[in-house]
Amino acid sequence: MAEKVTLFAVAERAGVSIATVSRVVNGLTTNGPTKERIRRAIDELGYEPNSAARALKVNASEQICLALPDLNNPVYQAMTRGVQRGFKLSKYRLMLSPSLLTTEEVILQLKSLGRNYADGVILSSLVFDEEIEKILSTLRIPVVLVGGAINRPKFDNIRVDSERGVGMAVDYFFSAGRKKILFLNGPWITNPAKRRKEGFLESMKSHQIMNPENYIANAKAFNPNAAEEVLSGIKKLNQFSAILCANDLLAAGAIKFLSKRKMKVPDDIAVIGIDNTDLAELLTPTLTSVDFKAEYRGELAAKYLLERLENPNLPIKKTIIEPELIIRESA
Amino acid sequence: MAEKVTLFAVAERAGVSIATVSRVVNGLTTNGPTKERIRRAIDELGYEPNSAARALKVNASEQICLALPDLNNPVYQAMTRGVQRGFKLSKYRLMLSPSLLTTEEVILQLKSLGRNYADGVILSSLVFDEEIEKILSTLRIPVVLVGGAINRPKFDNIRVDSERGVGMAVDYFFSAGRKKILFLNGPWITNPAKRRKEGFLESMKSHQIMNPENYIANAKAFNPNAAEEVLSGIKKLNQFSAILCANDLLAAGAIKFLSKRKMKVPDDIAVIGIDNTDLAELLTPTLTSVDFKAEYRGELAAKYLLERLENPNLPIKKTIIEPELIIRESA
DNA sequence: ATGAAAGCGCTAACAA
DNA sequence: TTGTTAGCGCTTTCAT
Repeated sequence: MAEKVTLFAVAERAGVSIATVSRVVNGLTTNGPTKERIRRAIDELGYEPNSAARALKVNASEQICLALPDLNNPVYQAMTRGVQRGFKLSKYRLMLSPSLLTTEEVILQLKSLGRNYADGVILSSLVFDEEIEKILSTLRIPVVLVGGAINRPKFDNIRVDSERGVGMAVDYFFSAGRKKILFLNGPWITNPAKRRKEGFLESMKSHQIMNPENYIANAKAFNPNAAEEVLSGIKKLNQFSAILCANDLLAAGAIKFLSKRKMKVPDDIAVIGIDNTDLAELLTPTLTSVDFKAEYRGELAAKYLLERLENPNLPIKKTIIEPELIIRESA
Repeated sequence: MAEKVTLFAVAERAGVSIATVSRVVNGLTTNGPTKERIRRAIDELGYEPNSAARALKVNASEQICLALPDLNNPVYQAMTRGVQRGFKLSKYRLMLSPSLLTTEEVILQLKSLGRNYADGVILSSLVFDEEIEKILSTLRIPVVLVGGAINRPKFDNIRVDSERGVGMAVDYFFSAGRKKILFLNGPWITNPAKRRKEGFLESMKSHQIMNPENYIANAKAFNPNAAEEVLSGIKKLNQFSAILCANDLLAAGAIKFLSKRKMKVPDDIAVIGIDNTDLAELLTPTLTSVDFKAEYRGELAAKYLLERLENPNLPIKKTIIEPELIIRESA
């Protein structure tokens, strides 16, 4: 292993003081010859500034924490890609939190941010409560919320019009004459599930459907197996002409289940997913899905965070992403 | 925003010196009453140690860098999950590199590690050359290679028996009487593509097939669209009874393409993928795929790195993952 | 068991 | 433009 090379080594080699080297490194000086000598010394020694020392001195880590529920769901993969892209040209490194599925995990993660290892955090959580909100407001770094449940957030945030997205899907089903719609929702404790349920109830009522709450099934998780499990527990599945799934993974499970039962999608029963992930194009039939633009949201979150880091006094930004129904074969 | 709370604040409140507080924080002292007082002060003030200061002092960041090609490929998502799990109970935080598709990107990333923001790195790269190898050996932190191309690596590494995996798929095709096999490979410059090509040629020859190199097509990328593009350029596709794809994404593209062409999988033409990603279960037909245990590799990489950080003098570990053919409907 | 103090590598204020 | 120096918050040696 090579010798550790610090500002001192470079300064010595170039015959200047460490301050001068520091200035060159940070682009604060314009002197020709000295600058050149220092540059050469840096190259020859392979000097790289010590992040920790800089972080300690300027109280900034040049790192961003991305806090997500889990990486199993392709929607968060897409979001992560967007975030990566958003920070690509910046000086910031990206930290990935562990899986944050429960309130406890979220809280633990947020508290750990007190260690100052990140200059900002992008939080997308399935769960939200007062305790999380309280911790968020004691954080000493900017937060960008992606899909938060907080009422009047004091943070930049990017939400999705869940109700509208669900409504679009329901409307589309109705426009195709499919009125017996099953809503295959995710775990009821999660925030997206609550929002999507609201959207479903509202939309069904607007179509004069009585007691739409009877047409909701909750999967235990946002994944294909959970979808299959729930569906297998529904006695009269063929009373339905359509299934709206709370995400693409559930939709994938639904399609698989229906195909096993020899029910044709979309002929016997139409299926719509939510999130429009990469998966949608690959399923058979290809999946009609409500696009909430996860990758774009990730990129936008990164942008908002960068802007706030640049200028902490900017007014709070709130963006609501308009959903788009991407029509493919399944409905 | 709350006041910044340092060791000093805690020490003052508890009426002790910062050294004592530091010892309590790091679990180095056993005194009853003092310890209690300090603990209370820490709780009351919500003290969290400053990562940068600690990192600077002990020359260790408690961070790990995960350097991957891209997050579009579900195999890296799985690997990332494994890595997350592997570090879950450790003190280390996880950093995610940006997309590292080209040699230049890999080199830039590795060089930046000179800034000491990570105590170790897990590198999975599609490309490898002498320059990368050289930089790796100048790094002052341990490296774990996942799927490296280096001949006699001086690093812990976890590889995959690509040749064997491809061979298993070819053997399986032959055992089902399918001898006209097309190998749909990825970009030829990438390391996995080279290895998989070798495996294909070797295996085909062992089955007395002449000039197997004529049955290889290279997609421009490891994704579904690239697969469709290549396949659409092949005139006499129906001379083949099987397609072996270099990964599941290519296989997904192939299945889609074949379905458009009204060729039945597996009746007209069988398809096998590689990586056995989450996708495999969701495609129609479900995809037979060679499992290289990406998630496990990620977890193992984390384990190796933790062990080496614990004890740098351990002998180098090299593991070759045995592939497993997961048979589903597509072949 | 506890405290005083040095110093990790860097930036920035001040002086020259 | 350049150098000197204090100090960011912490760990650890040495003394008590």
